[in-house]
Amino acid sequence: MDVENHIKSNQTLKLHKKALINLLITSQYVSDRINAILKTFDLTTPQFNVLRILKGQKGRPANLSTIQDRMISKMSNTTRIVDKLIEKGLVSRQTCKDNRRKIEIFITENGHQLLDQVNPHFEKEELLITSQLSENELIELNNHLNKIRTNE
Amino acid sequence: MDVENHIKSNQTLKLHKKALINLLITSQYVSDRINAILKTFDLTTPQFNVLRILKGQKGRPANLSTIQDRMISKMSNTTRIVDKLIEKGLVSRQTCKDNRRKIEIFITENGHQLLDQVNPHFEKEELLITSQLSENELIELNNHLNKIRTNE
DNA sequence: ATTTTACATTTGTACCAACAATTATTGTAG
DNA sequence: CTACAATAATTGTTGGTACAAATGTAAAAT
Repeated sequence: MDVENHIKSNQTLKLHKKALINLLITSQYVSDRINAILKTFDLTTPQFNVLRILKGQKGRPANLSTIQDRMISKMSNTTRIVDKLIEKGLVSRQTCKDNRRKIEIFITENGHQLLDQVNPHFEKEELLITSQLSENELIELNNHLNKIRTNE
Repeated sequence: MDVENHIKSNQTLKLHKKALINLLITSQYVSDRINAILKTFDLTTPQFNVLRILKGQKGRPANLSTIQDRMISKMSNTTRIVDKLIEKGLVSRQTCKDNRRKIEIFITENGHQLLDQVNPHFEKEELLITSQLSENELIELNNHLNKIRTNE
């Protein structure tokens, strides 16, 4: 479906406007599909991302600023997302011994188990979403997106 | 800046994963820039979009479901966005005479004036954001994004 | 040693988004 | 005409986001 159709515009959009709207619509579409998968495991996208970051730490603890650095959308409030994960027993938190300003966050065994359950479904969905694009098209897409962000 | 760098991943991502993350990051980047412009006029993106849709009605009233149909990200709650715009005196609302289930929403003169102020800045920003892409690249980008969304 | 500055996180407030439930109105089948 | 379904909008609730202010700790400056 074309962009004009999607927002039911009756006028023809300029190419660069179409591309920008298309970017936002498609990103929303991808997010929705990912969210739908995660929702069946009672996880939100930020919660899932925090879990994956902690898993990537391979046992080493992470403090909040590390997590924030690695999040896709830099967010102002990681504390409350971690709070939610602690409520669910998926991560644990303790203050760092060396520097008591810092807190150390670990993924729990339950957290690992949940990730192991979610990941096959998640990866399958990623493959499905991109299945219409060839390798070359994926490279082009990456390049074009990079150009938008390198924009001084 | 490349995607791995952005999320500070130490492993190399598969191409299709990189493209998906890139899509989300870049969409966030574009949204942030647009929001920054609108914020100087005390508008959020959904509020701005509702105003533009009403302007596109050229005098005819719009009811809520019409607005929802034309929004970029289909959202569950247009009522409260319209409430905000009414508070600011940018739109007005009255129940439809023919069908009292429906409400009719109009843009006010103040709303028009605000849009006329915002639009030059908004369009300039759109051009800046896409300035690194050639016409051909914009076409490719549109095509690739369309392929992601046509995915059955 | 004390004051100041910077750092890491938390909390408060206000707003937006997603989803379900509710209200009010209209259309329709018996 | 009444009961029931369908439509249109609103409200309630919960989770997330943005921004500012506050807290507690560590490091630097005097």
